[in-house]
Amino acid sequence: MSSQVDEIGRTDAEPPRKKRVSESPTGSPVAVPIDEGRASLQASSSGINGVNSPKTLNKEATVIVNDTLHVSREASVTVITNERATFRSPRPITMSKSLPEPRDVFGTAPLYLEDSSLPPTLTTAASTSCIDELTSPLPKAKGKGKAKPPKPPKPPTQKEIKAAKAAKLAAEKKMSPVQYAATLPDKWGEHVSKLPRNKLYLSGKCILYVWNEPSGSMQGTRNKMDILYKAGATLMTEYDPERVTHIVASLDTQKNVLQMCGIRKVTELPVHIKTVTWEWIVHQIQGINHTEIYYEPFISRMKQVSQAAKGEAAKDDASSSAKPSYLETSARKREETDDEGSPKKKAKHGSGFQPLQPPSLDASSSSNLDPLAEFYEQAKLMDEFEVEEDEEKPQAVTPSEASEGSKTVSGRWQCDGAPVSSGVCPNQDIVDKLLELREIHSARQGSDDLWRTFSYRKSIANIKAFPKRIESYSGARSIKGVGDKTALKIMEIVQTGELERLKHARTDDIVVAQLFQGIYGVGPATAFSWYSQGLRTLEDVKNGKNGVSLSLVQEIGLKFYDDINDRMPRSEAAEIFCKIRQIALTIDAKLYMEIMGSFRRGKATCGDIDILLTRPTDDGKTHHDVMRVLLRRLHEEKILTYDLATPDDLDDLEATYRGLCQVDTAPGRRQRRIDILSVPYGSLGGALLYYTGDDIFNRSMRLKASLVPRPYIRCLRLLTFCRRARL
DNA sequence: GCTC
DNA sequence: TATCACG
DNA sequence: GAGCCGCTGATA
Repeated sequence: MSSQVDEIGRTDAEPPRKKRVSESPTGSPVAVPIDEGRASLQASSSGINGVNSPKTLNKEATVIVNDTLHVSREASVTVITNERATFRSPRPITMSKSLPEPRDVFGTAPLYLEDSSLPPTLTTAASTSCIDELTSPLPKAKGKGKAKPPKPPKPPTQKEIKAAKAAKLAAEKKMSPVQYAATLPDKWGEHVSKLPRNKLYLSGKCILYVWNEPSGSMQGTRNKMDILYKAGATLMTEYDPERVTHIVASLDTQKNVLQMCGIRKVTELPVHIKTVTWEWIVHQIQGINHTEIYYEPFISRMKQVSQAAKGEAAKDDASSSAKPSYLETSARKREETDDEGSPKKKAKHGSGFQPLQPPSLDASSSSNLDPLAEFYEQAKLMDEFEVEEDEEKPQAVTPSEASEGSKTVSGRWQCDGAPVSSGVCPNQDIVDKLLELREIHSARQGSDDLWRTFSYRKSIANIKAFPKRIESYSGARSIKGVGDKTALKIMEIVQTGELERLKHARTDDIVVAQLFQGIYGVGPATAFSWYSQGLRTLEDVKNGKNGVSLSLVQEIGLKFYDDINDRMPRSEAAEIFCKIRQIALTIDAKLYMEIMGSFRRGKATCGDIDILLTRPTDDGKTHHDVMRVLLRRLHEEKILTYDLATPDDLDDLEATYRGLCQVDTAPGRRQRRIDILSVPYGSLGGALLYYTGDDIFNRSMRLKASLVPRPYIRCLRLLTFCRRARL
C-alpha cells in the first residue's frame, strides 16, 4: 500500500519557516499550489502509516504552510466570541424509555435524530426538521386556517355535491402530480387539522414523493400523496435539499429520482435525506417503527445507477479505485450483495441490521439481563446532568437563512403537529450575559477560571432549559447548577438588564486572548503569554513579533483562522461526508460510517465534521487498516488538506484523526475542520445508544460536560464501569 | 463557579 | 515528563 | 475544603 515516508526527518534540519517544499518527502510529486491560500497539501497522504510520527508529518505541512502564510485577516475581533459558547438545543426532552430500533438497513446510512422512527408522540418538531425549526418563524396557528377550505355559503344539494365531486375528480385527473399536491391543503387541510397528533405519523417529515412516469391515470400517485399529506407529512413538490427529509421512491422510479433532484447519481443526495420505499411509509403509518426500508442506499445503489447511466460510472470507477485491485473486488462484492437482495429483502433478513445491534453490550456484560438495563441504571445514576449542552448559538440564524426558511414554508402546518419549545427561551437575555461571562472566564488561564467555566457551562445549560422566566432569587436558585453567585447575577440582569461585572471584565487582555485562542492550538496559556510579550493582533502573531514562535499546528490554525472559526452550511458537511463515505466504502464495503456532532443534531450549520468509523466483525475482519488507507485516499483526493493530529497508532481500532478538509479544490475553497474517529465495532452499540432518541440515555451519557461527541469512548468507560460494579 |  | 489544548 | 474530564494526544 503505502510508500514509506522515510526521510521526513530531514525537515528537521531546515528552518521550518522559510523552506519551500515542492516535492514530497517520498519523492513522489506533490502538488503544492502555494500561491492559492487554500492549497491542498498531501504530504501526509504518504505519511499516513505507522512508521511515521505525526510530528514529522506535520512538520512538513508547516513548511509549506509557512510559505503561504499570508493570513487574510480583517482583524475583526468580533469573530472571537467563538465556538466555545455552549447552548442548549431547543429540543425538548422526551421521556420515552423505548429504544428506537436500529434502522439502517444497510449499515451505511447514518442514523439521524430527525429521522427517528419513534412514534410521533415521542417525536418532536425540533427533532424532525431542523432547518425549518431553526429558520422559520413557525406560524403555528396560521397553517391551520390557511388550509381550511372556503365554505360555501349555502349547503349544496346532494346532486350538486355529486356533480362537484365528479368535476373535481375529473379535474384532478388532468392535474400533474405537482398541481395535485398543491390542492392537498384544500382537500385535506381541515381533516388533517382535526387529527390528533399521534395520528400524524409523518409529522415534520418533508417528503418528496417520486412518482412514476405518467404512464397511466396517476391515480396511485394521487392516492399516495393523499396518504402522505393526511399522515402529516409535508409534501414536497420539488427537490429542496435544505428541506426534504425523505425521498419516497421505488425501483422503477429510479430515473425520476435523479431527474427530480437534478442530480446524476443517487449518491449525490445529501446524506441527511433518507431514501425510502413506499413500504416504509406504510410501516410508519402502521406504527411499525422497527424497520426502515430503503429505496436506495446511496452507496450500494450507486453501481447500479451508474451502470444504467454508464458513462459517469466508468469515469468514477477509474478515478476512484484505480489502484489496489482489491478495491475492485470489494466494489463488485458490494454490487453482488446488492443485486441479490432488494432493500426490502435485506430489511427482512436483517443482514443490514447487524452493525446496529450493540453486540458489545451483551458480550461484555456479565449478566444475561437486558443489557440496556444497565444503561438505564447508569443513566439514573448520572442524572445530575440535566441538560444537554449544545454549542450552537440559536441566534446565529442569519437573516438570509431565516427568510429562506419562511419563504419555503410553502406547506404550512408542519409545525402544528409538534408544538414544542419554540426555540426562544424566556431567559435568553440572562443566558447571553452569562455566556459572555463564561467566555471571559474560559479565555483566562487561572485554574479557578477553568472551574468557573465548567460551572457556568452547567448552569447556563440548565437556565436555557428552564421553561419560564426567572423572576426571583429563589427561582434562580431552584435551577440546578445555579448557586448563590449566579443567582445574584441573574437577578441583576433581570432587574437592570445589565451585568455590571461584564463591563469591567472585558478588558483588553481578555479580548486579545480570545482573539488568539481562536487559533487552533492556542489556549489560554499561550494566548496570555503572547499578550504579555506585547502581541496584540493576529498580524503580530503572524510576523512572529518579539520572537514568538508557533507550533506547527498553530501555524495552520493561524493560516486558516477564519475558515476554522466559521461554520459551514449543513449541506457542505453532508457533501463532504458523502464523498468520504464513498471512498471509504471502496476500501471496505462493510464499513459502517456515521456523521455525528452538530450535523447529526440537525443543526443548520456545522462547526466541524465528525465522522465515526467502524466495521462489523462478524466475518472475522476488522477495520484495523482502514484508517491508514482512508487517510491516504482522502489526501490523494484532496479532500483532506492538512493534518492537525494523526492517530498515534493507525492500526488501532480506536483512532482519532483531526485535520482540515475541503469539499472540492476550487480556488478559495474554505478549509473545514474534520475529525475522523474509528472505534472498535463493539463500541458502536454505545455510540448508537448515545445518539438514539432516549433522553435518559442522552442526558446521562453526555457525561461530564464533555462537549465532544465521543460516545464510543464514553461507552467503553461505561462498560468498564458496569463490569467493575458487577452490574 | 457549584455541590457534597 | 509536564504542560497545553481539545472536543 | 475538596473535587469537579481524559487507560486524552501532541508538543516542547
